[in-house]
Amino acid sequence: MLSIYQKLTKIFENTLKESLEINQKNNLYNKLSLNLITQSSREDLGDYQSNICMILSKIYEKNPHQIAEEFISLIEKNKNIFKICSSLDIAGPGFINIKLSENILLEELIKNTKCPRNGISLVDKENKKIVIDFSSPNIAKEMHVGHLRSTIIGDSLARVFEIRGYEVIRLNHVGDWGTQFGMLITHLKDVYPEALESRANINIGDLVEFYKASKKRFDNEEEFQKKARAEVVRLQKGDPSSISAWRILCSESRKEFNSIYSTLNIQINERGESFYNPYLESVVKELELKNISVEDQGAKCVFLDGMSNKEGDKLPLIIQKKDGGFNYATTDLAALKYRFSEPPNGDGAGRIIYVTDQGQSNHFAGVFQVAKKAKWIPENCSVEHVPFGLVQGIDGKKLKTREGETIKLKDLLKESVKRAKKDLINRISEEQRTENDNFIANTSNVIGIGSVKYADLSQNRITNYQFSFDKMLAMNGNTAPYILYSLVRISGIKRKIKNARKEEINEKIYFNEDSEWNLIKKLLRFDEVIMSIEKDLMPNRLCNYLFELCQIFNRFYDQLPILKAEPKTMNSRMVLCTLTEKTLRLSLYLLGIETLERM
RNA sequence: GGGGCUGUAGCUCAGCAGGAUAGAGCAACGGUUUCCUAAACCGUAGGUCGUGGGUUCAAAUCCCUCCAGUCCCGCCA
Repeated sequence: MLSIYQKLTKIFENTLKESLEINQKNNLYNKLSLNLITQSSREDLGDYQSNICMILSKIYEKNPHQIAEEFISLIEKNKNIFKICSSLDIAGPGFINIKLSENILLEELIKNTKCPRNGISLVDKENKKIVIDFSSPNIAKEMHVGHLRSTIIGDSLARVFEIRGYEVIRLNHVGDWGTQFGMLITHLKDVYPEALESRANINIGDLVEFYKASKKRFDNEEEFQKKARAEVVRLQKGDPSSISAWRILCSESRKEFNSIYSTLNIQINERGESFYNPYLESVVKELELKNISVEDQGAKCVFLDGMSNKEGDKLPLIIQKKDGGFNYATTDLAALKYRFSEPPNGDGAGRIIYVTDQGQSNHFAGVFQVAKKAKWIPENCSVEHVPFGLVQGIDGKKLKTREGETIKLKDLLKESVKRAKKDLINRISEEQRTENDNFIANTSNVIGIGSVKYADLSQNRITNYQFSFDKMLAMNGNTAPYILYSLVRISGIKRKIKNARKEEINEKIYFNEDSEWNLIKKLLRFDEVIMSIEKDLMPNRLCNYLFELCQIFNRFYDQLPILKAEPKTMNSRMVLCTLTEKTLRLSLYLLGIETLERM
């Protein structure tokens, strides 16, 4: 419905211009023309509204109600308005309530049923490349709920951009480089010396245990620590045996990650920190040459504006440690520069998005500030940090197992599917249905995984959120099962209609009932929601929309017969079912959630 | 000490490019099934939007004060 909104806005803009001219206040146009029309806050009164007359009241020194009357008569000089609106009413102190005409709503409805993107317009920009940096687990460490949030939010944002026609580069900025590899490689060489020569596919088992073991040695054995430090240097110099050990560790981890990505149905390209290694030195050099960095206590730092430490001194961003090593700030700067640079030595991105937890806000603010100083962010390009809050247990504390250990993502997903399966089996026996194993496995998998994703995405990402299987798997409320169930209801109707009368679904549709019109209007809001996500990067708005759409659909379903309605009415209602189905499917696709025919 | 984020119904949260009566879900209470999956729908009850100020015709929303919680602040990421 954005196209209608734009037409409407145009008409109001012209009218405003005219009104300002009459009152000799032309100079205020730019300021006043922002947000001329908004969604109605009272849907019973109109579809859109304009509050401009209350603002003009002060300027014209006139009663807003009177201004509204004059404003409307100016609008009505443009006969196009009658094609769009059925009424323009003045209410309250001076609101203009805009009701759209049924014809234009029906036109839009038919347009959307034919549009594969459901009315979402394609982006019209020169640089369509967007880098999304998300997921980013660490080698030899287990993925946990923190990675889950990044992975799910990043994937959903990527899907939204893709459907808009952007070229999305999904980057997995894996922690595959750095000091921790010293101890890991040293430990590997000690425990599995044969791995390096035979190149046999060594199974080093639980990588987390492996990590813990090497960390323990690093903390306790002096000799080991020395060897580990030397190993880091060897690795960074490209020593073949170190590199080969490093490759083994990475590929073991990769197996783990990929199995989770496959469970979650996530597409992502691995481009770890190591990728930027060749660029680190030049980044540091350039910052030195541009006099942006200085040496302090042996380390090369950039002192940041607007941030200070406990002593009140400016906070540094360290780009080279006193031992000559580089750290994550250096890597992030190199990555940022590379991503904005033109190919072949860069991605040529127009927008870079980092999906990481809120704890890194300061770090990114620092990195962005330095990049700006170094002029690495080209004109008309933008870089954003998309932070998210912690995942907490029901007790409000960081999610942990009973033993106080971090919960493995793998286990968490398994648990969700297991619970979904238990619920399903209960229901099947209660309803005295018979279903085969295949159905049970697939259904519980879609519900289990979908519920975890939906619970996460439906939350405003900024806030911490309480992880609860009971809530996310509930049939009621803003949950995946509720949404999936609405879709199942439509599938049920479609199955029945095949067996029932075969009516032509033509375009001669008509609607008389409120619950039909409410559904139509909600359906047509879809593109507005998508555009708002593109701008503000808040996938929870799509969930919110989905939930409201399902509520409105379920009311419609409850109140009006479809299959038992007379043929013409049935056809019209089926059009609504079909578009609802399409909207639900597309929305769930954009959230990365699979759908079901029955459940 | 500096900075980020959060504080809305008993609980979990929406709403925060200012707008008309602050919304859901859960929990509580009451109702609806000859009908397309009742995993639904309808209704009742529940709120000085942390505090105090300011801007405005209009503030949960913007600005400032304070209070509470949480995260980050030199060579980990």
